[in-house]
Amino acid sequence: MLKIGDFSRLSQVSIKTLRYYDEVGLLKPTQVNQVSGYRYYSMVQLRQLHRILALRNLGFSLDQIGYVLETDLSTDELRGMLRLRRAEQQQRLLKEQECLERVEALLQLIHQENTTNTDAVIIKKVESQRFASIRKTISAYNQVGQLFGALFRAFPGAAARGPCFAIWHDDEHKDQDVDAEACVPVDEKYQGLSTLRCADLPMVKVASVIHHGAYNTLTQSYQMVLKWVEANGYQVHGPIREIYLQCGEPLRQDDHSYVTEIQVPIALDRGGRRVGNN
Amino acid sequence: MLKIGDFSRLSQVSIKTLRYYDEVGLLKPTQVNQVSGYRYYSMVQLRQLHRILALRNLGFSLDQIGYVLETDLSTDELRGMLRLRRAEQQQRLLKEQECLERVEALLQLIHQENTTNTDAVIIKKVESQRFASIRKTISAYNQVGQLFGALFRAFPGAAARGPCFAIWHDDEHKDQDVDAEACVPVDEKYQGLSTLRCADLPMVKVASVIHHGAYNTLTQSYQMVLKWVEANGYQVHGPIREIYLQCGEPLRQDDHSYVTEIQVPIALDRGGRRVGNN
DNA sequence: CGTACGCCCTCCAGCAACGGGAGAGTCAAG
DNA sequence: CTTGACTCTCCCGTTGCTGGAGGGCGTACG
Repeated sequence: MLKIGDFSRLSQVSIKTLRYYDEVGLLKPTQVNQVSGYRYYSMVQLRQLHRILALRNLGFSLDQIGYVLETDLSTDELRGMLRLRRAEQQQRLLKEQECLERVEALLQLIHQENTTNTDAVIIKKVESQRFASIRKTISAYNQVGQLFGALFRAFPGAAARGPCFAIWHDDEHKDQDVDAEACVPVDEKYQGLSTLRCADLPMVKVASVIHHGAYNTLTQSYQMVLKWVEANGYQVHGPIREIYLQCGEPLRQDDHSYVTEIQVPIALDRGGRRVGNN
Repeated sequence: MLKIGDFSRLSQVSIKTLRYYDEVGLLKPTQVNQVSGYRYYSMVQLRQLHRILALRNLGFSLDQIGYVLETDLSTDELRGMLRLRRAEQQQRLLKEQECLERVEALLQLIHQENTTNTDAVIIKKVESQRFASIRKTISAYNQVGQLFGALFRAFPGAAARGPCFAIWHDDEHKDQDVDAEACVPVDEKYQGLSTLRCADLPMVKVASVIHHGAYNTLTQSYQMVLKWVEANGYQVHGPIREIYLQCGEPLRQDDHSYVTEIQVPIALDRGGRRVGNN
């Protein structure tokens, strides 16, 4: 019979952990002195503890280990649990890997650009959403205000379900003949008017960045998020959206209090990934 | 000004999380109604929240994020933190990867052997330890008892610092002319006698398994642990140790109450890894 | 004018797997 | 008998939240 300290040294498991395993019923000492409460372990328990440690090394939770130990399961059941465990572990591995890649991408970006403001880009899913819109080719990006004017004359702004936004349909940056769409989200039962387009935005994964400042500085945020997308191994995958979270009436190009979100739909780039050591 | 629910929908961050960030001081609402306690957020806070989420995606803890946000750090400092983060994340990735490999190795082992008892092997570090011993070539493994007889005649067993053990120096299994060493751990200040060898065990990483049962079934455990070592991509790296955690006097080959630990020193195999899908 | 409903609040408990420490009791040797 | 090493229980803390109880606030409806 071994006292807990000896058992701890022999198994290289801390006393705290042994007591915890006792408490949760994973490994009860063969003998407990009822007066003093002292725990006494036998050598046979060392083998049980070894099984516990082995299963822990495979990433099972203590609950699962308890189940495995008390249920004398067949080879097939064990195989099933292991397959499940493998799938789960593959998921976790993937997440950790993605996290590492994001860190490395940012390091490389800083290395290249020597800029600090690249850390506010996040990836998120945007739900599908019905919207009413007017689409037209305009002379420049900042002329989209007139499209919104037309939109709100046709559609009572009060019925909007959220902040209005623009969609840029061109694949590349253009200084003129911009294929623009001015949009306002509406109830999903709304069916549209003759003068208005009505459609559903598809659900997409986007890289999103919040621009706080005047519209005439928006290009900086655009460049930043596009570089981020590239550095993180994504490809632009659909028209970019520009959401006017906060703006004023009348619209001004140099109002510093405006808040705008840029959403760049993305998909994983199938090509090579980043290289380099920085 | 947005109520917490609106801010939550806009940012896709749960209300609970927003309140938590308020509590820990990461993101305080711009305005709080002192009477009702209602929190009111501005659009500008959406940008701050985005930064928080971006840093969280990089794997930083909320404490670290708080530090980054309130300390307006330079590009160099940021780069330093990111490098640190990268190193840490690489470590985590490695651990998850090893865990996955262990699971896959076990699956493959079960696939090949259709046996269930392969889950009690663990890897551990064994501390260096001074020991006294007698080394001799004997006719068979089970003759090591006579070596221990000689050892304890020369050395008072009471001074042992732990369970005695054997070292098998042969590289392969042998049915005769076994190069065996009977050992007993001693105090580290002990210097040895003329008839006894005295040396220090090196600190090594071992694959360890506890055998509970008679000595004449030990071979099964040996085969099991050796297969495990191979399946997990390790190589045997030094003489195998056999530790007699529980044995009796007189020694018997068929006593089922004996407990013995087998320790196989290992190193990573540089060659290819497992393949196959099971 | 009451009330029902949808928000919002604070406070507390819980997760997983222990680690740290207080305060008190136990064991074996000298 | 005393000393010192060992052990016990109990409680709190960790991380980043989630869930729920119990109650206040605001507005729309009958």
